[in-house]
Amino acid sequence: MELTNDNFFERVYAVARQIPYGKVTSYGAIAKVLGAARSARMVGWAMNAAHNLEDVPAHRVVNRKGLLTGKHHFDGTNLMQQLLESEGIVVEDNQIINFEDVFWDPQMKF
DNA sequence: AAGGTGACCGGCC
DNA sequence: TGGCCGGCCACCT
Repeated sequence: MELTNDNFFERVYAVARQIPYGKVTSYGAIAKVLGAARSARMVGWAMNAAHNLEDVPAHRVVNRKGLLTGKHHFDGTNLMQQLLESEGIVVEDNQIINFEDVFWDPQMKF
């Protein structure tokens, strides 16, 4: 019974689940939608916990540079990249190619 | 209770 | 884009 699940975390999960297939977004974008653009780090932290949940496609979340900064936290070393490429996203050297092209702004959802 | 940490971001060069 | 620095806030020990 994880009472540690505050609303903040659920918020992040909710947005992360809204990420369409073959699209990605940044931590800052999610944080901004949550109304805490300065707490972008918290989004990453939430993702750390989300990594336990299968409902949250953490692999679709990267930093604003399009770098797979969190790939290090996945099981395999390039599991994250594999997943992204599996969705049609081109990744090279831990960096997403055509980042803006596959970027999905969660705010437009609202 | 206090301090350290972090899957970041924005500004500057 | 890349490197450096400061800010920011919840979580963990």
